[in-house]
Amino acid sequence: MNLKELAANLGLSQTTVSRALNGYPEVNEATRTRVAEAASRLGYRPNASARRLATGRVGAVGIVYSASDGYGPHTSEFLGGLGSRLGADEIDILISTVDDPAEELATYRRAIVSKKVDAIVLHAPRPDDTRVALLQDLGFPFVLHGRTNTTRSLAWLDIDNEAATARATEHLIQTGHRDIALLNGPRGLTFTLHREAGFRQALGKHGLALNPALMANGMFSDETGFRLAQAMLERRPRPTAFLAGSMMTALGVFRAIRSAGLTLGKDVSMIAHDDVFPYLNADTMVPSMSTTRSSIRAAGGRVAELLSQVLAGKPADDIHELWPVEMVLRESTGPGPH
Amino acid sequence: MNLKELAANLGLSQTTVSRALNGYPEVNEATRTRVAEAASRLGYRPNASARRLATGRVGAVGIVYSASDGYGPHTSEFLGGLGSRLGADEIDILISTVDDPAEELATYRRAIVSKKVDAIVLHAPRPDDTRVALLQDLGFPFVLHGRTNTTRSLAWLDIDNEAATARATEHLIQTGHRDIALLNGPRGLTFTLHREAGFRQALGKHGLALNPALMANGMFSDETGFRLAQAMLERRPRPTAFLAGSMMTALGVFRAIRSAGLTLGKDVSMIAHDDVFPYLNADTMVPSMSTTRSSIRAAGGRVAELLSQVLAGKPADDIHELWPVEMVLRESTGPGPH
DNA sequence: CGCCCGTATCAAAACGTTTTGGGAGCCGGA
DNA sequence: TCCGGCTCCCAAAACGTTTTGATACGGGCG
Repeated sequence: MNLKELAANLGLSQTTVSRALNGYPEVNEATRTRVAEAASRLGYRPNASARRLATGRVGAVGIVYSASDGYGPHTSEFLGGLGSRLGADEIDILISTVDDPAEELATYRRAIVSKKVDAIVLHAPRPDDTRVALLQDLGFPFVLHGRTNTTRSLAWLDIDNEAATARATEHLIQTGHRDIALLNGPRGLTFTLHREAGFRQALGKHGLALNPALMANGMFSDETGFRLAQAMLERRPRPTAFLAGSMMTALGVFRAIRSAGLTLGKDVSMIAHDDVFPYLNADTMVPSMSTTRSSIRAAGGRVAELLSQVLAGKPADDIHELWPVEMVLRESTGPGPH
Repeated sequence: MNLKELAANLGLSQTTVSRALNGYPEVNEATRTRVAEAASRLGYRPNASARRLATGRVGAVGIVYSASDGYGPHTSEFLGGLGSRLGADEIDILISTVDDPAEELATYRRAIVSKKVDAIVLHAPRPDDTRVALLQDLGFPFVLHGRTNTTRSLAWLDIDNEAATARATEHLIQTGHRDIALLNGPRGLTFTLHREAGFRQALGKHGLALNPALMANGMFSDETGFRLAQAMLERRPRPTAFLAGSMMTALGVFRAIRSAGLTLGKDVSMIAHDDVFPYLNADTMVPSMSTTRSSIRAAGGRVAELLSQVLAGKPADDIHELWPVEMVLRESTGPGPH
């Protein structure tokens, strides 16, 4: 059932039928209802490809993941927030997966120049991100989840990793901790650097030296958390507090603490960053976990709204959102030795 | 840069250029390389919408998630496997999110009749799934991840939940456990029923009665696992072994066991189902976790291949894959009291 | 009565591909 | 010489929309 058939069926022209369905004013209200009725009765739905070809708009946003390290537990949460918000406007998400990192830029370029999407969501940026540069060069609309170091105009949403980490670190210092370990994310990513900066800042503010042995990088998994924390706990003096980069990391750290015969919240404290996974609740853990918390699902939803703004022509310079991160103190943090 | 411009630039017709680029035989090899060179030099890429309109093929598969309960930790893993395999053939994944469950069928119908995708991936089915019925009625190609009770032909891939659960249960029985608890998935889903069937089967085989108080349903989260296990551990006689539906559930059960002053692997045993998350490793836990294991990422990859087969016209009746599930015994299982 | 204007409709162009149906030009065989 | 077949290329149709430019029809107004 296509437009021509539907029009013939109604004894109207394609033009009129198309306008009636798309809410143009210059069509008689009686005709409009008659068309609408026939369309739903005959199950007519415009062919998406034809409409896209004619309008130039696609009704989809793109997001690229790398097969190796792209997909994680936060992925589904972010997509859930993004998709839920976009779905309300009948906009789809187009996911491309790239195996070879060298193919990444080409994948973006392809999606753009073959007009598969109206806009792109960029994530996990580096300070000097080549993807950002590419999209800016092409003048293609996009929203960045995270930040770069660029001064050129771009739309972004990020959480304040630096302040969050600084605040958590400072809390630990103020409650008597001196040997604080930071289990950070993968090296080179902006948010990793921001967290390190916040860590340094808080230490510096209180005149504490940074111990490089107590700073480590890795992906956010329980195993990494376990391995890194275990190694650190074997050092003397051993760390009395951990900042865990994610809840997964925190699980591993917790295990390492127990394995060392120590008690979390008493011998050793921990503050973890919590992306608010529905299946892993910091509040109901035993002991309950102190966290810096920011819902990544909410971020996804908001990014969807920012995409709409970008597509509506709002200048990218006006679209900067830095979300504060709340700190929730629970049982995993206790006084330190000082 | 479109085809017409490119053709004009080369002094050739659109036909020839199109054929040259798409590898048709009736074009001179010299011409073909000349065209290819010009195309890449000028950065020509065919407009996806136009090509789709002309060919009727889209180059994308669809998958629908419900905003409320659709996205979980397994989602990203499955998408990773699916996308990685599809990406190799330059096929994209189109994700739609539906907020209102009543809108779900309409969303599928819309994606199909407006020709947004070539095929669909269906997941988390119920025995009598209305989505399956819809797709079969419409004659639309799809692959089901999971199973229904239907005898009509459809392509599916599933893991053998029944056998896996039966085997795990039986192992526990054989090692002296009698009061075994099953923490199952959400009520009504096929895999939940399969696991329950496997559980019943193993108990029956050994002449054990099923204790309804030791069977519970819920989503796979640590909190659910904790809550359910805690309640069960307060009963007398208390369960001496748990079958946890997922690694998240297992984390909660583990916590409940510790909270009750008991030791996992000694006082209480546990076998968890492991979807093989890269960020949560059963082998490196303390104690290491006995599991029934099946990579959901691998399943995603295989589903992609099955989609290709369906689209290539292979009869759905020939596309049934039931994956065996391996059981890996580790430290979380020990002898029971009998 | 003639003119203009708003309403409601239409035929045809445009979007950028692929595919259909030919059609030159050339070579070899009859 | 003629013809069939092969190689290489082309003009135009087709895909199903939206959008452009026009047009018929009344009615109000001078």
